[in-house]
Amino acid sequence: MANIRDVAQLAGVSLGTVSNAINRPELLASSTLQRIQKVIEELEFVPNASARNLRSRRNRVIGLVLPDVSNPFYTDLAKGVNDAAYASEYVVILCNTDGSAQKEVQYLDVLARQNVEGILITPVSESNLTLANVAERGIRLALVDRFPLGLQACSVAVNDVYGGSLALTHLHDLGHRKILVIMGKADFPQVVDRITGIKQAIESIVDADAPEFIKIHLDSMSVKNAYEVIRDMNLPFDFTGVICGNDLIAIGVIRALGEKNISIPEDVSVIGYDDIDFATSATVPITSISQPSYELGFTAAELLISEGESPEKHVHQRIEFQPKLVIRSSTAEAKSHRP
Amino acid sequence: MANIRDVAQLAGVSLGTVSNAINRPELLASSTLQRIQKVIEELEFVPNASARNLRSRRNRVIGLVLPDVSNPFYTDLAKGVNDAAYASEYVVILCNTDGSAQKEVQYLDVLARQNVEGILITPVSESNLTLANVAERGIRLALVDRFPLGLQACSVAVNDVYGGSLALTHLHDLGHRKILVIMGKADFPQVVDRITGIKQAIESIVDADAPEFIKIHLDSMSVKNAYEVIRDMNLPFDFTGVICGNDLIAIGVIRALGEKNISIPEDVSVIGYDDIDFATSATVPITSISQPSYELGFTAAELLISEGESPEKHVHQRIEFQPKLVIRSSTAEAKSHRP
DNA sequence: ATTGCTCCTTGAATCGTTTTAACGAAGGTT
DNA sequence: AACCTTCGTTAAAACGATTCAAGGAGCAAT
Repeated sequence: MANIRDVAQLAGVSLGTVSNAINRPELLASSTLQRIQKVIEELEFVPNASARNLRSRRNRVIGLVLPDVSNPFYTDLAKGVNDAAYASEYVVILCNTDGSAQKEVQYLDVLARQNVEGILITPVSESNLTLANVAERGIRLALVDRFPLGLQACSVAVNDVYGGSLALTHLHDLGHRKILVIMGKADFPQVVDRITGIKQAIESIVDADAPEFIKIHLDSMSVKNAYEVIRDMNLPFDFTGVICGNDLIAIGVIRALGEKNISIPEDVSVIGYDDIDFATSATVPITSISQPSYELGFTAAELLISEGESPEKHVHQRIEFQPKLVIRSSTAEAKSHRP
Repeated sequence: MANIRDVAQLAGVSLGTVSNAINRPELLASSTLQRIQKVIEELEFVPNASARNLRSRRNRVIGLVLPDVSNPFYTDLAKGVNDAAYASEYVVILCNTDGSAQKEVQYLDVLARQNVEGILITPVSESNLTLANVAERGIRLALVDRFPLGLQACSVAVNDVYGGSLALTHLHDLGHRKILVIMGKADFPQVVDRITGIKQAIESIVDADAPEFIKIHLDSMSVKNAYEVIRDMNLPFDFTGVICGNDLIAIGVIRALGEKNISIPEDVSVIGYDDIDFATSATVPITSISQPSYELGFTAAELLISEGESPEKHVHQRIEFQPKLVIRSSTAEAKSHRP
C-alpha cells in the first residue's frame, strides 16, 4: 500500500504539499495539484484513516444506538440516518440494544472506545447517567425520538403525548368506552408519554362519557410477545377497543384475538402506532398513529453532523414532529353505537 | 482526556508498561498491574482508538454492505452479523446500497478509506471487479447470501437453485400449470439462481405435465413496486400460480390481485421467498421459502472475524444452508385439479 | 536597489499508541 | 565467584497522516 510519502516522492514535492492537495487543494498551484493527483491515481493511494484521525481528531464516524432494528420503524429511521451521514461522507456504526439498559451501556462504551465523533441514540430509559458520562468524554450526542431531560444535546422527536391522545380520541369518537392499552416497558420514555396523552384525552372528556381503560406492559414490543400474552390471558374485561404501543403489538394482538374468534373491527377495534409499511398489508389493515421515521433519523443525523462541522456557532436544537392518525380497517364504530 | 502517558506518570512506570497492562497483562508483576489498573480507573482513561489502530493495523471494525435494509430478511441478517461482531468486540458499519451497483462501489470505497478490517457483502451483481479491487487493498472479504466466483473469500449462502425448484415443485404438486414468475433485477445473483432452479424443476417433470411460465423482472424488490406493476398490467395470460422473488413482492402482488377481485388462494396461488416474520401476519398468510437469515449473517461474521484473528491458519470456507418450504394460506390446489 | 506583498511550498513537530530489542535485578547452577 | 536464566520493565522507534510557522520566488511599488 502506498502512503503519502511515496506520493510526495514520486510527484517531487514535500509530504505536506500532498496533504494540502488532498485537504485544501485551493492552496496549491494548479500545475502542482494536477501532478499530485495524477500520482495519487497512479499509485491508488488511499489516505490512512487512523493516521488522519489521530492527528486531526476527527473520524467521520457516528454511532447509532437503537432499541430494536427488527422494528421497521427503527429501520426506516436508521435509513434516514445513513442517508444523511452518507451525504456528508460520514459512516454509521449501528448498535442494537434489544431494549436492554445494560446492552445500551456496553455499546456506549464500545462507541467511546472507537472514538466516534457523535452518537445518535434512542435511550431505553429516562435515566441518563451514562449519557452524561459520554458527553463528558467529549462525544457529541443527539437524541432521536426522545427529548433530553437536563442534558445538553440536540433532539428530534415526535409529540408522543399528542399521539396518545390522538389514539384515544379516535376510539372515543367511535363510541368505545372500555379500552385495553397494551404497551412496552413502563419506563420506556415513549410509553410514558403515550399513556400521559391517553390520560389527558380522557380528562378532557365530560365525565359521564369518559372511557375507562386497563394497562398492560409487555417486556418487549414484538409481535410474538404481544401474541403470546393476549393468547394466554383471561381477557380482563369487556373492552371494545385496544390501543397498542406499536404496530408490531397490534399485529400480535389481532392474531391472538382472531384465534379467540373475536373479529376485528366488528367486535373489537385495534389501533397501532408508528404506521409501518406492513400496517397496510396486515391481516386486517391497521389503523395507526403515523410518525415520520425517516425524517426523524435524517434530521437528527444532520444536526449532529453540523454540530461537528462548526461547534463554535452551534446551538442545540429541539425539533418536534407531530404524529398523524391514519385510519384503516382495524377500527370501526363500537357495537353499542351502531343503529 | 487522559492519555497513556498520564497514566504512566501517575503510576510511576514507563508508558510501555501501561500498554502491556492493557494488552498483555500476563507479562506484568501483579502488583504493578493492580497499581496501573487503579490509575486507569481513576483517570477514566480510554485508549485512543486511532493511535492504536495506526500502530497495530487493527481496528475491530467491519463493514456490512446490503442491498435493502428495509427488507426484514436483511435486517435479521444484519442482526446476526451484529451479534457475532459484538461477541468478539467488533463493531459494524452498515451500508445500504438500495440495490444500486454504483452506490455499492462508493460504499466499498468509503469502507476502504475507513480502513475496516473486513467487509461482509451481498453484492448486487455478478461482476466482482470492485470486490477484487478491495481484496487487493488487503481488506478481507466474506460473501453473504452469495457464493464467490473466482474470488478468494469465505462465503455463506443458501442454495437458491434448490429454493427455486422447491417453489415450482410445490405449485406443480398443487396442479398449477401456468405460472407467473416475478423477480428483481435480472442480474441479481439470487434471481439468476432461483430462476435456474425453477427451470431445472420444470425439466425434471415429464413433458406432458410440465408447467409453462412467464417472467417479470422488477427494478426493486419492494411491496410498492410489485403492487404498482401488477396493478397497471394487463395480466399476461391465465396463470394460476405466482412465484415471487421475495415476500415483499408477494405482499404487493396479493394486494394488487385483491383489487382486481382475484382471490388468493382460490383463484391464484402465490408463493413468496425468505419467510420473513410478516409473512405469517399478512392479509393472506404467505406460503414461502424459508432461509436462515440470522444464522447466515452470524456465521459469515464469525468466519470473517476468525480469519482476522489468525490469518495464517485460515482457510476459506464455503458454507451452504438449505432453504425450506413453509406452507401457509396463500397457496392451494389449482381449480382444474379440484373435484 | 530595496522593501513589501502575495502566493506556494517546505520542514519539523505532533497526535497517542504498540512493539521490540535491550537492560537490570534476582535467583539458581556450576 | 563467575555465569546463565528468568522475569519485569524501559527507552526509543515506528505507524502515517495533519498542521503551522517559516522560507523562497516572483512581482509591484517606492
